[in-house]
Amino acid sequence: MSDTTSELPQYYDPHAAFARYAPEWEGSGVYSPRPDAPGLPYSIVIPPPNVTGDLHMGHALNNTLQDLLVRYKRMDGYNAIWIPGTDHAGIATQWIVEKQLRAKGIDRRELGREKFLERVWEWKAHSGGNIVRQLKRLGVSCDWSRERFTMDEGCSGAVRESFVKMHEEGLIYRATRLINWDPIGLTAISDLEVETEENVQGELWSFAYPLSDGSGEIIVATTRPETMLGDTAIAVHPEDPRYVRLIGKTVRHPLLDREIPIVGDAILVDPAFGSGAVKVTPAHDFNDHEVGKRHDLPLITIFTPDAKVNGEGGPYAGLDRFEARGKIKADLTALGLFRGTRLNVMTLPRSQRSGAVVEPMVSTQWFVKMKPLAGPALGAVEHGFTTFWPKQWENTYFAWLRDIKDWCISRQLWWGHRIPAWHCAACAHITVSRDDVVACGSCGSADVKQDEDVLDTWFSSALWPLSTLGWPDRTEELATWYPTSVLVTGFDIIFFWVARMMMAGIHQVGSVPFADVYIHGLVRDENGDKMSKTKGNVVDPLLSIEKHGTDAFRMTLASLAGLGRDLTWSDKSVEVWTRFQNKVWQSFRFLRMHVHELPPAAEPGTMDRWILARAGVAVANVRAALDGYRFNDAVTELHRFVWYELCDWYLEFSKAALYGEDEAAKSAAKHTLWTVYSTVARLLHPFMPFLAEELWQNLPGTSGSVMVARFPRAEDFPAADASLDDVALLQEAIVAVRRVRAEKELGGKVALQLVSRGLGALNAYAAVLDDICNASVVAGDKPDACATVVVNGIEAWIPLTGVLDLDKERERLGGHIAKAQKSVDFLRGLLGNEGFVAKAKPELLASRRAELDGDEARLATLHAALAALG
RNA sequence: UGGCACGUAGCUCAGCGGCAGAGCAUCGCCCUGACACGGCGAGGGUCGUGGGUUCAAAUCCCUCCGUGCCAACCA
Repeated sequence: MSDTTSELPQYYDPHAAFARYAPEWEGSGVYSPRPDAPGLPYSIVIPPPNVTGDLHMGHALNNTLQDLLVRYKRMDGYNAIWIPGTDHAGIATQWIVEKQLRAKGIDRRELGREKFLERVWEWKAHSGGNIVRQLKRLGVSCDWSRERFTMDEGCSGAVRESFVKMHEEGLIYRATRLINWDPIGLTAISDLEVETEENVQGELWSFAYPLSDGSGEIIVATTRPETMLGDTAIAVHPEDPRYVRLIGKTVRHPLLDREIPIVGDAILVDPAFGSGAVKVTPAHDFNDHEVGKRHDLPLITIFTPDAKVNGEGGPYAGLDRFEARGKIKADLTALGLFRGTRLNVMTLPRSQRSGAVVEPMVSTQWFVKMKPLAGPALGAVEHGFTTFWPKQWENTYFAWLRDIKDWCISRQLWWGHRIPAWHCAACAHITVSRDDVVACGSCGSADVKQDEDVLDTWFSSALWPLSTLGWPDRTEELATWYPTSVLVTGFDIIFFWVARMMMAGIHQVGSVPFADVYIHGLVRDENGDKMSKTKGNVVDPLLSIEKHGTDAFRMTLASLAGLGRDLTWSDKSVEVWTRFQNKVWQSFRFLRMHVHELPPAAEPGTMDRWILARAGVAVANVRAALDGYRFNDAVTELHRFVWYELCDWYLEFSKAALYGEDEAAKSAAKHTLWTVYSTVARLLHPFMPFLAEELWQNLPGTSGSVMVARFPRAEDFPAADASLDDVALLQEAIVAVRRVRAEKELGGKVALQLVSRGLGALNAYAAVLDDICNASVVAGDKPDACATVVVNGIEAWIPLTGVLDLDKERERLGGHIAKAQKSVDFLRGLLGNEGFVAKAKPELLASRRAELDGDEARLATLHAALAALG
């Protein structure tokens, strides 16, 4: 009674807690376990953010969830590690530095490769740590001592090993093929880096090719008239009666004075579409390229790397492809060959990075043969070695792997892993080697030069789970933590990254890189729109953390992260968790008012056993949710337990003991409070680590950090037994009294009585009942003017002499009667249904019968109550 | 064109075979000694449409409508 203050600040300050604990934790070494540390291994490797990047909501979500899992498993006794790192992001980074130089009037080519790369490294050193600093504001528990970069020595070694090995195996080869070319970035790109712009308003432009023998013409249509400079055939359907007799003849190219054969091709040509004749440009169109191969047509490349017409274009040479289009249309029209035009909605392939309209070009590049790699990667998921959460993403994964095409991995860039191949000037032999080559592997000439190209960024990303753990060396880390436990990532890089890691892992070391793949959704704005800089609806996670603190911010993300759905972010949703944070804090202050030292164990009372049993259920539910990656369910469970069971009920129950005279009850309540808050702090730690630590540090008798305390287990708590039914009875009685109080608009000051013959069990809790709702239990018969309540099926009355409003009371009872009648009707119908009675499970049938009995009794009681009002 | 999701209270979502749930918002009453960042109580939905299976459907199957994503694409 003497202590009414708690010495704790009135409000929790998340920023102060962060400032205090984050550096302490990082310096503790807990994040950097040794491979031989005790516990089953648990490992996550971070999806490495680009060095060019700023932390956005996607990163915040992604890393919060990883941290949550690692903190949970670490507390749960696993040898848990989370390896961080960043990605060099080839094209993206080169692009940024080039732009910076251009702003200063410098072209990278003037600078030369060496000097340019120095600039990129400088830039990386200067701003590359930015993302890491930002990540730390999330409170992440990464092992920074093992931080990696995709172009560090280890990763570079892994890349070289992998490339050379796969080349030796014939899985990497060099070939001249039609590839996607980015005319602004001036590099080849992979199929995946081509994005299609939808619903572009285009024009389908028709013109005529005159037959060489002067006997007529063939009309073709195109959305790209300029490509006719590279036409080497006209294709028609071999069974099209209009054209059959023309197959084998030629047409005359009207602008370049060249004869072009007419071929029959059933695959390309749909006779029902347009004129039924198609111009064929094998060097600049993927479908046409296949036709070219089938009919052995020449390939005429008509563009320079920056997509201007080259020497093959005769008078059009030097024109940009779009300028050439206009001029060619004009010239064909002047020649009288124009045959009409119509609007055409189409899609336009664009380079993911530069936005340039992609130009298919014939080019010599390096490729990975994918079919042999895809099969095992497919099988691994089919057989459950790796599981996707949610499972439906496996379909996406399967579909892509089943229809996979070879991967063009060479890029005409400077920033990236240089291809380990040396070209001999003397004999043209290409030597691929793990070590730098000084003499040609074929003729021995010293006149060798390393391939100018670098590898696609994703080539090194594919090796990330291996390289971060030390591969190709056989490290202890690799032995302990590979395969990793889970990959947490977004659906947008299932092809780019997840599938390729699967293939690389299986191929290089014979096992999958992760047991689980958790795919989270996209963080959208409060209207459900995608966040984008151009739309200006981007929420800056750092600002949000500044405003609400790390704990509430993380809790919000977790609360939104379920299985298989995008997340709708709003500031309102953060407020729920700042309020929750406050609730936890205020209730903890209550504990501190009463608990000043570690309370000795004491025989728990009914209320104590009740909350301990409820805590056990909460622990089980939180664990089950986390184990199934249902972060939202875990959060809901914590909220439900802490707010509704602990604060709303137990804390109120405990007051009777804490403020009462019974010393045994008092110490039992103190011990229970201590136990429950010790549990809450530990349950909360993965979600709200700083708040949890603040609780832990201020909980008497604890030592060390909560992050290495044992995660609670359901077995730590007593199971509920029949004696706890009293608590439900008491709760029902309290709610009944409160309802009457609210409905009758009686203030809290008026003491009420609960009169009945059957609620004697409540006498044991008279103090609590009095404390919580200013009511007492009296054995007796129905008074004259009263409200009738039903507690646990037992009729009781609350005398209302002097305050009863008869009309209001009749109305209220009428409502309840209608509801009860509906329920009774339903159950009677159900139980009168022979099919149900015959086929329903016996337990269900019994419980339904019991329900009907209860409801019928309740209905009768209500009718009686109504009658009692006169 | 194909594939995959999704459509449940005003809003955001959970439930996925046994009388519709949560948070926020709304409406009352309360500054009661942890908390007004609070307490107590209440109202609110024929679960997108139409059919089918079942004793029983928000839940399983089919149709359609709407929304979103992914993949392919007719010159």
